[in-house]
Amino acid sequence: MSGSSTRRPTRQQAAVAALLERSSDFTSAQTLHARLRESGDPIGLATVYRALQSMVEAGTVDVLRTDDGEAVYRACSTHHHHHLVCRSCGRTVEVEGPAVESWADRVAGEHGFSDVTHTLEIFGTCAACATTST
Amino acid sequence: MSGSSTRRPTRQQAAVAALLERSSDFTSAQTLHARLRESGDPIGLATVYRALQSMVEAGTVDVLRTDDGEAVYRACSTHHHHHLVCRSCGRTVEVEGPAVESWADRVAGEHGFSDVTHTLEIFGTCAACATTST
DNA sequence: GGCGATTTTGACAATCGTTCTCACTTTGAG
DNA sequence: CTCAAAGTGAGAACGATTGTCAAAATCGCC
Repeated sequence: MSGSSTRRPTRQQAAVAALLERSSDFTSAQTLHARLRESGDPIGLATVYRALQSMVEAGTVDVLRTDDGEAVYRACSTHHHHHLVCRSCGRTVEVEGPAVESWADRVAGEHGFSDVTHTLEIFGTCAACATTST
Repeated sequence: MSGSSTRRPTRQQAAVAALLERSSDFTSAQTLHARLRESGDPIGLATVYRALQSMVEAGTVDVLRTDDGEAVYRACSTHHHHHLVCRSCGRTVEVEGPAVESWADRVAGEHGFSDVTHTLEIFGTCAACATTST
């Protein structure tokens, strides 16, 4: 029953997946929905949410919450990694840190925790935005 | 300099702060509000939110988002640190990782990012819960 | 201690993202 | 092609959070 996340392939789901592939940064469901409509691709908001949910469950899409609680999505390679996000323009860079992984596991282990996972996001102002502002 | 967030000390704000001090785990605004009322401490929900906001700005309280987008708060020491949270019982341990801090700064710098901050939460099952289950 | 100006509070409405409902459409198998 | 199951879409429902505005509390000052 666990593999029940298999959904019937449909045009709408493909559209969401495709747009997500093309988007380089984390994007909200609302924004994705708006863009799809602009592209002349009729689709319901609820469907966008459903498609995103199943993709997240399937592990093909990453989701994280902005500071104001909005969920943002991004197509990601399936291997474990983290994100470096520009808080001004939203540009995202995938980064890896083996040292961090092992550190987290070790610290958790020292406190008797098992089945350890972690979330790590780095925020900053990218070079372009730093130059622009003032 | 950043003293602009100075609010007039009131009984309500003190109550929120005190309850937060006594709470060992991350707690939602709604829960805090309910507990305060149970304690016979009349207070409005909006006031709880406002008190939490100013405490977060003042840096005396940490806030993070649960997976379903709800904001949860916890009184914390003001120095930078991270959390190790049991996904079963919610027990929280504060941890520090100087190596992670510098790693994050370095990686961000390499990509041209400035004014860097980061969030890191570690989740796992604590020893007590691991024993209990199964 | 009392006064006035200013801030905070509190009840409720408004907002916003997300989920639910349910009738209609599409898909996939035979 | 035909049927049953699953997906879709419009809008209602929901829950957390924020805004509004009159009433109440606080601070500085006399």
